[in-house]
Amino acid sequence: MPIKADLDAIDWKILRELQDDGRMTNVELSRRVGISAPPCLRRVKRLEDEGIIQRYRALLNAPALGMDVVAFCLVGLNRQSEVDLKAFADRTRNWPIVRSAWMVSGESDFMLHCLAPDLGTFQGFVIEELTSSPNVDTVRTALTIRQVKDDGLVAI
Amino acid sequence: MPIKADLDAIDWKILRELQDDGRMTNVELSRRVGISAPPCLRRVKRLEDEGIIQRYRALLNAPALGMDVVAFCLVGLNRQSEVDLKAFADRTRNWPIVRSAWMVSGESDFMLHCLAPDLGTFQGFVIEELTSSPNVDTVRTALTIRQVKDDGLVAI
DNA sequence: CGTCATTGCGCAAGATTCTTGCGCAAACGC
DNA sequence: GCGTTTGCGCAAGAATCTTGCGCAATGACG
Repeated sequence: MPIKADLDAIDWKILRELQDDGRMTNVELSRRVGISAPPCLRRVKRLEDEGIIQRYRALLNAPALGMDVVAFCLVGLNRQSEVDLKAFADRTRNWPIVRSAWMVSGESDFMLHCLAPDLGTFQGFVIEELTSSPNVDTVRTALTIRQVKDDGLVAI
Repeated sequence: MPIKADLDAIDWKILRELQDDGRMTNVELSRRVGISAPPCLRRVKRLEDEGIIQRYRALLNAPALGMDVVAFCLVGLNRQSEVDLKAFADRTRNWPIVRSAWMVSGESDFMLHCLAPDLGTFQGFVIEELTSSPNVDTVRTALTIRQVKDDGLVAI
């Protein structure tokens, strides 16, 4: 996994293009990166096989689907033993409102990216699920007003 | 944009599948959702045209590409007028280390999702760029240890 | 209850794309 | 200088995409 891949300029172009449009046909991709289709497809497959490209995902319009509240929760635990951390990490996976979660170091122990249909649902989640969860000490929330930047993960 | 779409069960299946694998062929998708390929493709195009599906993106393995530091920054400003907020939002777009950013309400004004090759680069960014940026009051950072959940945006 | 418009499916066929094997040229090591 | 390796492009068969069309189910309306 932590194999620092050696990629040439064409590989980077491919990664850039597929971050911008992951459903582009291989023919179009090959045109954009300046090689013919077969070697382009082989490069993409290599990038997938080596785990450089982890997956492809459709990004949805949450408000149009009735999800109006995007928020972040910073959660601090009372105890941070490996068992405690793992227990909370497992719990996040069973909360559908939590869409992504990271274990972090700093003032808090976990960062949760949350999505809820409305404010009441989100507040209910924070109060009845999150705050009242065992070993949870502090919960700080930040409701998003709007997203101001959304680039792919990796640039260059 | 805020048109609450009316989607049937097949549409939701399509959205689930394309969040899980955005590069799936239409034939495979149609098999999974239980209809033939042409109406399936028409549904996908409709979802794209209506903006329900915003885009497709390849998700990359950041560590394998030499990006070992993922962090969040909570930024508080001194003044929060619309002009000030917009000025900072514009600035985030010119920082390659900042991959995503949200304007938030709560104790801070912006949440930044950051990616850097190493800790030194990230610290340099925080000290020399972020903290020393005009109108920036407070910066709290949370270095991620590992991601413990990563689902698509919308469930159901 | 009958009729008509609407909606959305599946079939079919041509266009496009995918996928594989193969030959060839450039780069490299010995 | 020679052999190996690497990676490109060509070509052809397989798979997929894309479009038009016919048909059945649904619902509105007289």
